[in-house]
Amino acid sequence: MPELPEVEVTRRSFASHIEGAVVLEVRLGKPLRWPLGIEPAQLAGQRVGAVSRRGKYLWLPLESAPAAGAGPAAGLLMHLGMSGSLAFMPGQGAWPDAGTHDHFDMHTSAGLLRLTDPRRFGAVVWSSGLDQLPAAKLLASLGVEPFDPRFDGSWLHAAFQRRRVAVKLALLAGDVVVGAGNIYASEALFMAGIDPRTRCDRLSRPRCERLASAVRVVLARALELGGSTLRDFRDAHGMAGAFQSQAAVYDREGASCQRCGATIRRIVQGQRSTYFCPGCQRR
DNA sequence: CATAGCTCCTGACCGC
DNA sequence: TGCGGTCAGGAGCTAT
Repeated sequence: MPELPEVEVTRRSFASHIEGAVVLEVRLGKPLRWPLGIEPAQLAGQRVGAVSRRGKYLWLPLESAPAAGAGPAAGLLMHLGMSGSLAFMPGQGAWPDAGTHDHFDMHTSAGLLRLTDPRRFGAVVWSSGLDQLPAAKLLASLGVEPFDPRFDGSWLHAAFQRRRVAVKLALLAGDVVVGAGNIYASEALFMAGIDPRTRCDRLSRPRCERLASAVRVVLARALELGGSTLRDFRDAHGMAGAFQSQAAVYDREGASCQRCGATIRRIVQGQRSTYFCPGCQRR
């Protein structure tokens, strides 16, 4: 489900509500992708810091000493996988019992943070710091953030010199630039006029400029629209996103391109669907 | 090192 | 209504 816009929309929807809250109790459901790595009872009493995002990961700092402040904060690294979503229910109350797909409940003095994830590809992992294991290892191979000023056409062009894979797969891999998943990779390539099968090392500098710009524009627009709700994406307050209705190619196989009228195609790359317009996008 | 393929898991949908 | 096959927003791991 969640690509960078959905993760960031989620973060913004609950970060300010939970910051400063004290953890009361953590309850686990079925196992997620990896074990939590700490006894849930040990999290009680810790204070939640400022929630941040790196790629599609969220980081919830937890501070044990109320006024310590020294040293790198430990915390929870969370990932929503394919089907995960976070809900935040403010206040204290009798929350609905955890359902079959609710696998992580963190009760705090500000409310309940709940991870729902039917497919359980998501994860919540305790780490003694963002730069400590296991968080450091999980984040190690991530590319640059798309809104980082360092990310531009020359960055992309340089990184693509050594790659022969199709550009769509390189965007998905997230080790050059993070954030574009299956929807936004197709959308960005459409916007840039680039055939998704084009080898990275065949992309000219100007085309890399167009692509870098398209990645930023597509992700920014999705962010403004609250993400994409294909089936069930919701932010932490249950709000759906609206980007999906703006998709130019994603999930539009057989429809006509709104720009040139050609028929949108669907192909499979790396066992994932790619959508593109054969009229607008060139090798 | 770069790349290709497999894998985790459940639910929705489609054709018969 | 049931059954089997296919597909789904991610990405780490392993083998080559």
